[in-house]
Amino acid sequence: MAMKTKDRILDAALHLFNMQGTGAVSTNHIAEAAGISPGNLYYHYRNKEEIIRAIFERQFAALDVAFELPTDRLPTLEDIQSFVRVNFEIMSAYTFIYREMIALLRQDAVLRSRYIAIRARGYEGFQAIIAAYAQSGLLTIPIDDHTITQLADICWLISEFWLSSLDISEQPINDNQFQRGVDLMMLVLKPYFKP
Amino acid sequence: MAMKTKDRILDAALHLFNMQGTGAVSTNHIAEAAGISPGNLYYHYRNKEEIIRAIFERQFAALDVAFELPTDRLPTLEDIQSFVRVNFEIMSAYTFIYREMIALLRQDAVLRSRYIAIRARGYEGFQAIIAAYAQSGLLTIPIDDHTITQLADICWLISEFWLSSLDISEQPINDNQFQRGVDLMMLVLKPYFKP
DNA sequence: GTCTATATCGCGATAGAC
DNA sequence: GTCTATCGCGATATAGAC
Repeated sequence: MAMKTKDRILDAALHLFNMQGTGAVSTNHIAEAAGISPGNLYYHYRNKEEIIRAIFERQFAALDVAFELPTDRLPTLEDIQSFVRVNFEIMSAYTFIYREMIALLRQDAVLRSRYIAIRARGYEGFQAIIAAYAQSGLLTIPIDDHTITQLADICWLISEFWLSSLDISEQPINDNQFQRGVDLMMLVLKPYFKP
Repeated sequence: MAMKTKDRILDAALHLFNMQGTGAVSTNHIAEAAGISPGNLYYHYRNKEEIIRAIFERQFAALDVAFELPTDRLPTLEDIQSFVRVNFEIMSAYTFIYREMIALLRQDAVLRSRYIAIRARGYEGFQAIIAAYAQSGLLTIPIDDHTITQLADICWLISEFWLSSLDISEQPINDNQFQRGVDLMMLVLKPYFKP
């Protein structure tokens, strides 16, 4: 069976948003790209804001899975690396989100609180991993709670904004660049962790 | 003598953009806030894009000064810190810029190339400072060129996106928060530099 | 569910008087 | 330099037929 219209609208919207930004794309454009009439689009979604929210929710669902940590053992540095890499992969499918995120969150309180919750899970992931290391004596330098928080802050900053930084300087977004971001994070952590 | 109309338009636009975002603010709104007619606004600026460019140029001029390094002596860690703090101060007067930057730069190639040039100066500032340390033997660990570049990458990431990160989590933007950003940067550099 | 037709609105931009 | 008046356009959203 063919894909539901409701989903095709989202696919079309995501594609257009990624290429032109949410501001330049109207509901008429989305309807046309989805191969339906403007009126039909409004049967499925109240307005553009709701379409944006639905796309965010798609990404949230993907991130929520990516932010899972192993529960049966202590996380390792490799876990951090794949954690970040998957995060980058998901983000790169939704480029319009990181390009306009702050502005979009400001305009939609529902979206903002949803994002802040998802974000907290990712941040706490970093904190948990670093804290786990600190407790297991795998450190070259002992670190206090404040330093753990700071290291998690930097890790989060890299995972949230590294792709933005590349985008601004017009660099392509690919596996190589993902690795560069991962390497930056490892450089920050390296002085504290045993190899 | 009272301020020129051309400047009052920019002041009004900056204020509205910071509060509501460029998308929600029309030229009519700007004219009203500036206390002039819509027609008069178009006498001074071709369109909204040109107003946005003019505001960017204001910020560029301020950043360009902030990115000056001492030429009569080697830069110090204190130089880095004030460098970043001033950067934060300037950015915080133009919040709409960092909120929408990536999207705005994508829509305006003129703006993008201007920004990339200014940005390069800031980045090279970090690189120069770190390299100066590396050459003067003030390091606890020797570092190669690649590491210098990576450290500069991280420093730049913090200085460019730390305020964005605060904004997303709805934290106030003030001196204390500026200092937190500076502290993060120092944490990254600390393992390599002698106290 | 999907279409066509349409109402309403506000934006960007210009013309022309002063 | 500044104003008023206005045109043309496209966007959002709804009504009603199929």
